[in-house]
Amino acid sequence: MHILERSFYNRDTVTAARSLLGKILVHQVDGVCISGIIVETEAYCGRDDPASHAYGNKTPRNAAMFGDIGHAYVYFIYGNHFCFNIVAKVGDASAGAVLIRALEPVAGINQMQVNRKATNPRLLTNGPGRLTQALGITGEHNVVDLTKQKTLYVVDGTRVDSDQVVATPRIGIRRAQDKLWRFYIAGNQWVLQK
DNA sequence: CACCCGATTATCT
DNA sequence: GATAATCGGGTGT
Repeated sequence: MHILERSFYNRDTVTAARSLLGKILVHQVDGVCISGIIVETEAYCGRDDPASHAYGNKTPRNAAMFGDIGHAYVYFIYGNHFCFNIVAKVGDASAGAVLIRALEPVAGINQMQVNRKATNPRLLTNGPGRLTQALGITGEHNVVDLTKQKTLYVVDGTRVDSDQVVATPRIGIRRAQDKLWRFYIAGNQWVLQK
């Protein structure tokens, strides 16, 4: 298994969101490896996407979405939670990122339970705010390069056939409901059901 | 500087 | 299934 290189993220944001399913997100902290298979994602495009933070002007908060591909975009929401995104876009798009919404736990489940102060394995990583807490991802990781450093990165995982991928409207937003830019692996137990 | 509200979650009933 | 908690960014005055 090798770390996904930068060229992997050099594609249309929506395509990148589909392609990230089955990949493994890894965080090494204090010698402990915490990881999970990406099973649910959402694509947020730039100026053309009314639901995106990058709709409109570039601001200090959303700057990462306009930055280099293969970097993290982490933001704080609802006064409580961090959400983790990966910047991915083709050259001519000014902004775009993929929100990671759910993981299937692989390694470091013990540490996840400590980080989350929860024991039920089902509630560790099914949800964007839950998985960042489980992996110990915070605002400090905003704009971190996921292809260069060795503590937070993405590696190749299981192959996911396109007929296993389900597309739906994105969760928790009002605008652009007609865009089917939420993707998840069909039947996966860690996908948050509405 | 005040106001509004969100890419959510936990904790009730 | 309904709702409170919680707070920083964005916008307009």
